[in-house]
Amino acid sequence: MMSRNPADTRTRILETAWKLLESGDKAVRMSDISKGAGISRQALYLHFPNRAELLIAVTRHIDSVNDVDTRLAPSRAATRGVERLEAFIAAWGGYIPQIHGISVALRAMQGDPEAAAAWDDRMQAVRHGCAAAIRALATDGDLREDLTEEAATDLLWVLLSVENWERLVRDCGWSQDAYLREVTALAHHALLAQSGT
Amino acid sequence: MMSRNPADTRTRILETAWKLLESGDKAVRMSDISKGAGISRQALYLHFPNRAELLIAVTRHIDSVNDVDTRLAPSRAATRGVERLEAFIAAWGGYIPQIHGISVALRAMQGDPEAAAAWDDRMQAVRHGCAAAIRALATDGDLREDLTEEAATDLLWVLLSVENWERLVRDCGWSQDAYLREVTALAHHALLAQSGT
DNA sequence: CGTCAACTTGACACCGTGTAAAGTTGACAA
DNA sequence: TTGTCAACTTTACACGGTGTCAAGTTGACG
Repeated sequence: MMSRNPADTRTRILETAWKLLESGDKAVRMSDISKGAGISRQALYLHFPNRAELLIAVTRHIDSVNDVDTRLAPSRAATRGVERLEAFIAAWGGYIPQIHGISVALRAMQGDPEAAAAWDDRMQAVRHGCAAAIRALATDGDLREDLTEEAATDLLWVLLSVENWERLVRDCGWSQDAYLREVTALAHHALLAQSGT
Repeated sequence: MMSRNPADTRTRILETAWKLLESGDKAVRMSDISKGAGISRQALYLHFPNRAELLIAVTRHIDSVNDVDTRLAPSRAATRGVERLEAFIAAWGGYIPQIHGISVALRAMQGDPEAAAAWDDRMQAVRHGCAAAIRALATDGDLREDLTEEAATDLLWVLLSVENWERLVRDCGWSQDAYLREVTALAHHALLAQSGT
């Protein structure tokens, strides 16, 4: 009745879905989202063809809200490789809490190839960030000699996975600060030729 | 007709379920397992109350087949902390491939509290192994000074997660050997006061 | 006034899990 | 030989969640 603007409704759906996913308590069915958005379940299908595409749209929406490029600017601007590494860890590690809910939901849909591909794309983007940081380290000569750039990229990528964040923050009870601190230190010790504090 | 022995059928179910899960291709429904075991879907429920308990029984079966205690003996026997760490990584890291299929299935059932608890128990057992290795390192004075035993245990535990193995071996295409080598090296650099080759 | 788009209600098909009930078959024992 | 019991079968169905279909309702705008 009030807001008959389709774009309005769409973003309302995305916001409520986001909120529900982030609250993380439960399974988040289509009916939960529709209820939260104040529309009928069927109306969801007027905006999104299926659950997978809705979830994917949520991730895109989250990205557009916390402008990702801005977050990554410090990393791209870094001159020394080590700075770049640290800035990248700070940027991505600080972004994880935002997308952790949707991450769980998307991974829980391994059944759906669309969802799998969407999440995969995302992770590949992170991998590119890792590769850039590692390459910067290597050109500075700061990369551990017994690591290929490829292997170092893989290790950093794995280290920075959402799953690891979940384990440390949720299961081990670490604060976000502790997570960033320790993961940065770990990356230093694991990847750099001689560690700096 | 042939084997009307209930214990027989039970292990046949567990073996086929294991095989199907390990082959990893698809979703592994109850009907898949029953088909594979050569019985009707309903007969499964004569042996296991539900899917969750069946999967849990599969993990127990896998454990009993590749005797876990034997695998861990070298770790427990180690005198120096570093040896213990390496032996533990080798033991658990070598065991992951066996349980990786069931791990995926069990984690995909976060809905079911039974399944969640079962997987959690398992992971806590691994954590205890990590804690023991870290404690041995600490008493040798080989643990990095800026790490509490708690934090070091958490880091090692996360490093050795099944998810990280999956990423490195499946997504990054590492061999099992490369995995063990690099993860061991990473643990050295990340946890030890001064790294040894 | 009429039309169009957003949305509603209600019904239904599909899938996978789990339950229920009645029938078959073979081993073993009195 | 007969009877019983346990393992297993077949058929059927309830439930929950997704997705589809069809027939309204309602409000904005020409």
